[in-house]
Amino acid sequence: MPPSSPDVPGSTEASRSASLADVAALAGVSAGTVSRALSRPDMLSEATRTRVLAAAERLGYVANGAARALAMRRSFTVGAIVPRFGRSSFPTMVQALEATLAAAGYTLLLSAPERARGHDPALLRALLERGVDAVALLGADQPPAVFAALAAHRRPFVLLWAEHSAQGPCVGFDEADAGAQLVAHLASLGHRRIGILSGSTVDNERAQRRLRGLTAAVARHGLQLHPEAVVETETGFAPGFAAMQTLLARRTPVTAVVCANDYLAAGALSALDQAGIAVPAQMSVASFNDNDFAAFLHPPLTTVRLPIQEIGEQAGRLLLASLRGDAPPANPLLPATLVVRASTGPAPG
Amino acid sequence: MPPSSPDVPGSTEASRSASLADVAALAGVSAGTVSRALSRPDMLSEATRTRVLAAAERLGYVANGAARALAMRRSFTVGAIVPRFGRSSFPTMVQALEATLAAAGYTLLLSAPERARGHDPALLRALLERGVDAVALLGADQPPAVFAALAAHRRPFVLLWAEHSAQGPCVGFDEADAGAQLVAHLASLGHRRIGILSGSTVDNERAQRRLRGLTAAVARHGLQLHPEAVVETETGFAPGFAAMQTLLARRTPVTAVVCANDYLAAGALSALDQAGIAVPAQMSVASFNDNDFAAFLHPPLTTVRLPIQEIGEQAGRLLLASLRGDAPPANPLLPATLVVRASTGPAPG
DNA sequence: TTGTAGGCGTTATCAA
DNA sequence: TTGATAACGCCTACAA
Repeated sequence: MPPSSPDVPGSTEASRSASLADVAALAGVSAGTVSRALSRPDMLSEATRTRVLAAAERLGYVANGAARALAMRRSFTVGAIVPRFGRSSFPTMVQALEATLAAAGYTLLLSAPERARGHDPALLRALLERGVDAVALLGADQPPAVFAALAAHRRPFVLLWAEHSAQGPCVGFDEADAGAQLVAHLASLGHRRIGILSGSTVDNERAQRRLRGLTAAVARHGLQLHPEAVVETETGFAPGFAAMQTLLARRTPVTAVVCANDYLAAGALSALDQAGIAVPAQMSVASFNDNDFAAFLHPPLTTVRLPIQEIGEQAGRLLLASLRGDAPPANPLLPATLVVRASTGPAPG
Repeated sequence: MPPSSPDVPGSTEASRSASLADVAALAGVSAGTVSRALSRPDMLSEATRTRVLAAAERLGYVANGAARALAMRRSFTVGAIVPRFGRSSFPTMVQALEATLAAAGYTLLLSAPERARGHDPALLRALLERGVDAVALLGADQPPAVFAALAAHRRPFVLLWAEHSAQGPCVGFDEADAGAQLVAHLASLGHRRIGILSGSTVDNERAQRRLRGLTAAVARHGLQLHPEAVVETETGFAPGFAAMQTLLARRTPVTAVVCANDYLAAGALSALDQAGIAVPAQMSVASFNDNDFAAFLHPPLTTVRLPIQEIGEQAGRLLLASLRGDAPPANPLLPATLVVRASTGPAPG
């Protein structure tokens, strides 16, 4: 990519990088021809094509995307708004998204606001100003203004990790089914009294859905779910630790606990360990598995594994389809897989 | 941001989004004036300014970044090349970087190649074509072509998580000191025979540095480090698990193990647990702490905490300084903090 | 304080 | 197959 000799012999001034015109001059053709040589090589004669390409190579020519975007009215750039980046499974998703897009010549413009700025309309505006051709949004709980702006600017978009949305296409997990698998497993082992450690549902549509799916399954199986047995908390190890302590302190009798994600599970298991409660002998623990590290927590636990990467890939494909003008396919709903690592019924008594 | 009514009454055609000229027409001024109203409001009279701003608001005007970039020769965009995204502390760093840049009006263009594409020159080229004003590179082990291209295009850049580089400014941790703190701690407890679980050093300059710092400290303290007691492996829970099993299988006598990161530590602790080896009673474990979850692993372990976020922030500030034209400050070297959670000497015998 | 006009580097249309 | 030439939408002297 860099010219073998950064400066062209003859042009002493090492000023700005080479433009189409420079290449054209060196190759002895017009700028238009150079443009074609680069984008539609088959339109040129063999001779000129090689001559132009050589000149471009020699000058270390790199196209000016701004000029191209201005002329073509598209930037080959996709924006993504992804809150709560660190300490979550989002990065895995984003990498998959980026890889899928990159393979098609698109680059990702990332907006990774911390929680407070999560719904700031300025985020999307910044992306729009950069001329993104499409946008990936995490979660379905976006303010209406976002969709309005997207529509006003005719930008295709996709919601990641969202099951349904009246607003547009989305790709998500079948979380209700995932929760049902977890609960069914516990029920089959004979557990009747369940506890739940949920992620904070305020302003978090995914956590809400996860909790709803769980409670619905509990009801279907006729299990007991005491209101006191549901603890809602921030996601993280420490919060999970504290939440489990809270649950224990309430002394609500439960024989199994379902954690809404593996961060909470990790913390909860630590708390149980510290309290001297054996898992799964005295207490069963099951968990959603977003980050795939739950498998290595100390006591074996049962999880439903969500295919995080695939969300990113599917979202990428969907976006590319929209950009190509294809009709968007039906919203994919990715299945979760139950992984059983400990099978124990409730402790007697 | 979206216009209250997406379409302007009168202009039935809901074609492309509004341009400067459209706003100018609606406000009854020239395009130049609109441009000024948006970028240098203090140059206008109170009256026209409000009139123009109202018109812009009414049309839901969003600047065309491509045109702006073309005219200004800068895009207010920074590229980042960040390999191995998932399952690492990079996302935390990137979020901090993004936040710092966003506060100054810059947006991040992300390139998150999987390992194979990690050093593909096309990555940087794609960024350059998008017109990034500067570039953030993860790690110092970049191919020379990268620096050549950066220089040829006069793009400021910064190396993240790199201590020194002849190529340019970088911000990193004092890893040697971090390793020294760990080893000194173990030595002070009376450990003499140490084992090391290292991340793979092939093609990974950070892992290399970490291992070097460790072995140097071991030598300084006169401890024993049998070649067989150093196991090098991929980073991750499962690899850590396997690596510890390997170490145990070799039967090299060690009383303490240092893990090069907390993924490895987590896996190693699981392996020790499964092997029925008590930590720290029978075996002490110490670890670098990149991801801040080691604290919640089952047995308490001693760690050195590396300020990951700060790397991102510092890098952002450095980049902004370069973009401003300021002389870059000296390469910051962030200190690590020892966190002692278990203090036990070697098991007798 | 405001308008005018040239230029930024590509792409695309239309002739040649 | 190639060369002019006109957009693309914005910024910024320079002039008024």
